[in-house]
Amino acid sequence: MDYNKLADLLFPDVDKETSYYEDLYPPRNLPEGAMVTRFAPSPTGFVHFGGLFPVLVCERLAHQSGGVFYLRIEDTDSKREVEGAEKDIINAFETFGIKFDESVVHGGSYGPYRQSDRRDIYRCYAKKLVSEGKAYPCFCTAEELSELRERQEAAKVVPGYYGEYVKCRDLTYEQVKKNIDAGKPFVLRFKSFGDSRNKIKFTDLVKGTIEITENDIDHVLLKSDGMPTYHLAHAVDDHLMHTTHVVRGEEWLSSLPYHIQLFRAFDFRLPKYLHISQLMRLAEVEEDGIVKQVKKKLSKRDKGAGLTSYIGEGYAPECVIEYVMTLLNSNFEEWRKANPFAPIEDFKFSVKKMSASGSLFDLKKLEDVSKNVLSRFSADEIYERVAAWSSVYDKEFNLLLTSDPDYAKRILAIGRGGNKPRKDFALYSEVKGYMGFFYDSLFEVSDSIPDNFKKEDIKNAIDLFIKGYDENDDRQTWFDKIKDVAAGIGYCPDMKAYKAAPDRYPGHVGDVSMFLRIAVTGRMNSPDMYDVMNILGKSRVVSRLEAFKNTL
RNA sequence: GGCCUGUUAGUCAAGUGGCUAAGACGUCGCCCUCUCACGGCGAAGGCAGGGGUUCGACUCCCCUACGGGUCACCA
Repeated sequence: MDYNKLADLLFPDVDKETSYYEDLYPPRNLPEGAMVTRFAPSPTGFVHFGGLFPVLVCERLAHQSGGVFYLRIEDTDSKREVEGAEKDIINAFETFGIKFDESVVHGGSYGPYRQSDRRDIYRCYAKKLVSEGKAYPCFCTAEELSELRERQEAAKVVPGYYGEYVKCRDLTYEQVKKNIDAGKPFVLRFKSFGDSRNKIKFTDLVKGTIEITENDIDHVLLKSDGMPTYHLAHAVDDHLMHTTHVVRGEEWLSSLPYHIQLFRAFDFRLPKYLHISQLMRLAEVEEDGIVKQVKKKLSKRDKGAGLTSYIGEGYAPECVIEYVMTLLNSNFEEWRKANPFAPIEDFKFSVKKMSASGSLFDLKKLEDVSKNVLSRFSADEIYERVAAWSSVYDKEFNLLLTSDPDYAKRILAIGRGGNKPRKDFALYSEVKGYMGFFYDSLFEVSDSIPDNFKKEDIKNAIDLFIKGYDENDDRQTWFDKIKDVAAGIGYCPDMKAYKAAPDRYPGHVGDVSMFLRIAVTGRMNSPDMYDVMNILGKSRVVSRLEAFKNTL
């Protein structure tokens, strides 16, 4: 069989040699050890939270080694395409501060970065395989294939196009030509040279050394529409784009034997692989009337799992990234503890520290991490972020914030900047609830004083406090005066003394503080009252106290 | 079902033959304290089960159970 003749018959449209592309995409000029990674999604849906995993790994690996991180859109299957998904992907990751060096929009010397634009390239390489006798056309119809499958299932053998079951592998040139002339559609199949009885050892950078079975199936390289399957595209693209490290989900592990063969057939250098496990979520499943909690794969279909929806809910990108880092590298938290203010880029990301098993998305942990991240920001930084967030997601609050930035910053500065900063909120959406009472339009008395306190005591306390209140007092003087108020209404001014003999007093200085706090902030809990009062200013403090007194 | 792979507390996890099995989140308690938020101290809670190998197994091997992945002209 003259394979060159067959190749010409099958690919009359291909007019280039693979050497043309090899010259067009020479090895990248990068420093020693630089990694080239890629994120290669199919634009079939919106990016979900789990997508951050591989992306962050790729990004860190590439950028901390002085390499390149690019985005390649895998849209070889037009049937599944979703309008607008491509832009959403880029936007979503930009929101999280993840930048691609090369992509459809960023450009780059190794494009096109959309697989549907690389059709000619794949066909050229496919033709090469044919001309070397490593691939062949298959005219089997869908019906024939499903019949084959049924037969194999009935016989309890591994289903697939392999070994004795192949029909089109040894078609003669004349038979092929006859089919082509008759206009029969065909797929191009890989002529596998493997044997499923052979095991090969393979070292995955995440999974470690694993034993896999050699591929003996003649997989499809080109679909009948002339477009490549994932496998061919993977080999050709990652070769020509000079990817050094392929980071992908572990669902690809099972097709790895095939990929290894393919790379060998092309005489391509095999990249390093990192197969990472899926992020799981806890889901409630009802089974026989019993509700159980089970681990589920985080999927695109999950409501609210979309990356951008986290932003809407108020999660800060910095926090989400920080959380994902703690999951990706087990020593990240330790590093963060030692370097609280260092940029995340300073952390030495290590493939070795990645977990081989899947982890569960833990919202509580995310919140804890978030609180820590947000607590490290300065008042100015927090203000800028909350203002930006609320300008989109809470316009009413945004108006209040931005009408007096200095005022807002003074509020946000409470308890911030020291060794033990306050950690009041994990989400931007919680800020309004935290500081709302500083704004008259949001202020309302939502908590009430327990019934066991006499109204007269409360009124007297308020009167006494107003009488002595001087906004120029320092913290100690201010509190001493509250103690005086307590004493003035017969309450115990000293907490320790009260605890020693609680029966001797109707209340204590803490109770007096509570009266004032509820009157001024509307709540039982608030940040430091001295700071609160200073920021509110004497006239508003007094008027709130008076107003509260009148409701008693 | 075949093949691959995983299983350390509720969750995330250190750990590679010699430990009383780190740490973090969560939970509970105490302390600090004008409340809260911090912070500090402490408690409960774990090597899926069974066999080997070994002087000794969380660590190595086998079996079982339970997860996950995959078996397309989808990626």
